[in-house]
Order: sequence, then structure tokens, then C-alpha cells
Amino acid sequence: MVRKPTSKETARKPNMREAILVAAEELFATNGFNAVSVRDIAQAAGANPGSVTYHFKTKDGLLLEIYRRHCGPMNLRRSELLAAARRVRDLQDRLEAIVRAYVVPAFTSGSDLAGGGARFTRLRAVMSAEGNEVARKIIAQTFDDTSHAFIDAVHESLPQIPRTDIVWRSHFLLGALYYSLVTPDRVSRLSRGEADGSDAASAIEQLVQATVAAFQAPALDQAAPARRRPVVGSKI
Amino acid sequence: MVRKPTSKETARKPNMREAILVAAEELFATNGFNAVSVRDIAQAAGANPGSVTYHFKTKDGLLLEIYRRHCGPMNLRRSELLAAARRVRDLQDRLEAIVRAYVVPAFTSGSDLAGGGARFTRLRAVMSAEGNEVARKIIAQTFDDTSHAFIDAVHESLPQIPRTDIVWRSHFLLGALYYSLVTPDRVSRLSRGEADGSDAASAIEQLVQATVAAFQAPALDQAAPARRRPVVGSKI
DNA sequence: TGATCTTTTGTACGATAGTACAAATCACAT
DNA sequence: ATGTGATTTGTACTATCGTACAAAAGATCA
Repeated sequence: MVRKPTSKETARKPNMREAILVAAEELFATNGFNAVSVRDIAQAAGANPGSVTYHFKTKDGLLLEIYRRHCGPMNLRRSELLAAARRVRDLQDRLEAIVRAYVVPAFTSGSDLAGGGARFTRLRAVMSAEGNEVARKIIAQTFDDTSHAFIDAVHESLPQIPRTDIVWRSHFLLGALYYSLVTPDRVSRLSRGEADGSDAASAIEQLVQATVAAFQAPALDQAAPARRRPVVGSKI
Repeated sequence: MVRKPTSKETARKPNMREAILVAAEELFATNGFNAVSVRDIAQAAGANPGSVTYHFKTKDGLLLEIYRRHCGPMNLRRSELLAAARRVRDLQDRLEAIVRAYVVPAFTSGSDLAGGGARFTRLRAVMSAEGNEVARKIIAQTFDDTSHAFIDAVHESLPQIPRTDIVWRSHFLLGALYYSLVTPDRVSRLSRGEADGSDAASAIEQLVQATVAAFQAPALDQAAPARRRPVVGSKI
């Protein structure tokens, strides 16, 4: 259904501002922040470079707006799913539901288009890798609450595991999640075509299954108390 | 021991070429490829911008040389450790040894300085996130053999798990490994100071423990055959 | 239609990017 | 001491960057 645009949202093209946002998301998520120029974004969106300045003032402002419009809906979705997961009776099922509440919105949430959630999550992965300052500030103040709530929920399901271990394992989960979105082709390649790394449904199921098992692993202290371990010092 | 430099390796400073390589590694691994200028690198190495051109011709050439000097030693170390791991009798111990053979060199290997392995692995993580072309070519032709050997070894220890699942889980391992090196501070923050994300020994033990459990999880097909799963379509 | 506001276009400016290159400087064998 | 080759320095060139800004174009409503 094609809707006649109202006065407030467009002049010439049907929502040029939105087109710029989507183009920027895609380009930033694929090539990183610094590798993409404002002119690249404008061209991909079919806009004029000056139009980007008009709508978002600066390149940082554009990135900021991308985060702003995704963070809210995504965390809301996660909260809802987490609340529902907490109400699951069976402990094993509950843990799986909690993990799923964390993973699914990262792949599918998003205010608008299909794949918007995955695109934004991939963007976060790339910005995190590049140590982007704008992203770092937003992330710490927006996602840490959600992460803590997730960690607490997992910890309630696995009270015998120290919180520290759960933090590490949830960190691994986020890393695996990010990497799955960054280089899905590697999965296809290493499986010799048997798996499709860019199939979101497969990725989610595999990730949930593996993560639940990782969370349920024995705690580190009691894991292998009598074993020799290779000495590996040095801070990272 | 301070060695008198021979004519072939230096003129003014004690190995300026090496200083440039290390500085570039550090800067690229922290800020990404495009965010770092040749002038930044030269300054960090105490060199002149022209000196970078002299030794490595182009910025891409510098990145290429960084990969060249690390890939060989790291894969060699992995092969040795993997061969040793394959000889472990006990199946559970063998799986853990195999995972360790994959993880440990990523944190510690390196032709030279302490932390060189971690620095290079972090660099790979960042280049992978940025979709760097130079890196992509080298990676595919250098690390895929190692990855396949690793996957095969795991598969031998867990013959009842489909190879596809093992590929996914080893992919998650690499993602978790990368992310641990990219944002170790997040672990410290979320654990409220109880864990040190930049402690390589902890990271390795936690990662090995979690990954072994993930590999041992039941295969996806037989995991929960009678369960309803949320329908989540859409390619990434 | 004409006035007014929003959006888009086109262009320009200063800063910085990668790289080339000649001159200066060094280490070392003779 | 001097010549030679390797390395470092300094500088300059062109391209592209983010951004500013005036003019053009479109939309809206009296």
C-alpha cells in the first residue's frame, strides 16, 4: 500500500531522511565508520551530500541518530521477552528462553524494514571493533542495564555458577553473536556449503543451543581442580 | 643483552622498521585501519612519514607485512599444539586440549614481544569487522587450513555431532575470542570489578571451559525434537 | 497567485589523507 | 679519509575529506 506522504515528513522524495539513515547503516555496518564518506552515503541514498548535513548536521550526528532510533525499540523488545522468559517454570526451558530473549531481538528487531535488527547489530559490532567514541558512550549507558538484567536472569537459573563466570560466558555470547553477523560467509565456506551462515534462523538456533550448554558448564573453580594447566601469564 | 646491530638491519635507530610495525599493529588494532594515518604511525614510532613509505611502500603494504610476519609462526604453533592434542588418550581431555591448541596461540604467540599474539589477534578481529580487503585475502588462504584441521579434530572427538554444528560452534568460539580481545573492559565493567577482562589467563580458561561445553551440547536435530520454536525467518 | 517555510542542490573552503622524491645523514668497507 | 649504499628527513603534490552556505526547487496555505 502506497501512502500519500504528509507535509511534515517529505518534500521531494518519499522520505529522503530515512533513505540516508538506511544507506548509512548499511555502509557503516559493512565498511566501518571512517572508510565511508558522507558522499558515499549520499550517493547510495540517491541524495546530495549537502542533504546529509541538513538533516544530521555532522557525520557523528548521523551515527548518533542511527543509534537513537534503534536502541529504544530493541531494548524494549528484549525486556518484554526477558520478562516472559522469567515466568517459564521448567528451569532448563527458562534458561533457553532467557538466552533467546537476548539473541532474537539482535537478529530481528528494528523499527522498520526487514533485517533492520541484524543490520544495526552488525553496525554495533563494527563500531565496537573500531573503538568508535560516539558508539562507546551510547552503548555503555544504554545496553549495560539490559546486559545486567540478562546476567541476573541467567544467574537465577544457575545459582551454583559464580556471577563472574556468567559474565564471561555472556560476553562470549555477544562476541559470537556479533561475529556471526560480521562474517556469515565464513560459516558457509568452512562447512563447504552445507550450512548457510547468513540464514538468521539457523544462526539463532545454533547460537542458543551452544550458549545454553556453555552457561551450564561447571564453574571454573570446581571444573578440574586437580589438573595442571599451561602457565600463560601476561595481560592482554 | 644488547646486541650490536649489523649493517643490514639498521642505520640510525635500533631497528626503526620494527618500531613502525609494532606501532602500526597497536594503532590499527585499537582504532581500525582507516582511522589511523601514516603520519600517526610514524609519530608513534618516532619515525618520519617518509620512512614508512621507504620500508613498506604503501599503507596496504604495511598491513600486509604485519600479517606476513605473524601468520606463519602462529599457525605453526597451532599445528604443533594440535598434533600434541590429538595424541591425548582420554576423550574429554583431548577435546579440551584441542580447544586449547586453538585458543592459546591467539593470546600468546607472536614472533617477538610479550602480548604480540594478542595484539595481532585483536588486529585480525578489527580488520575482519571492517571488511578490510587486504586482510580478507590473506585470512582465507592462510587460516582456513588451520580452521579445517581444528574442526576435523573436534569432529573426531565428537563423532555423534554433525560437522555443520561443529562449524557453527567453532565460529562462535572465534567470535568470542575476538570480542574478548576487542573489549576486555566490558567484562570488568559488567562483573563490577570482580573479573579482569584483560587478564589473558582468565580469558583463556573461561573461554576453553565454555567452548568445550558448547561443543558437547547435543546436536541441533536431536536437541529438542518435540519443541515449538519461535518462527524467525529472513536472511541476515 | 503569491508569500512562506522546508528541503534539495551546487559549489567552495580549509584540513588532512597517501604517496613521491630530492636532499641530508648515517654505517661501513676500503 | 673517502666513497658507497642504505636509511632518514623534509617537503610538495594531488585527491578527498567533512562541512558550510547561498541559491534553486518544491510544498503549503492565505
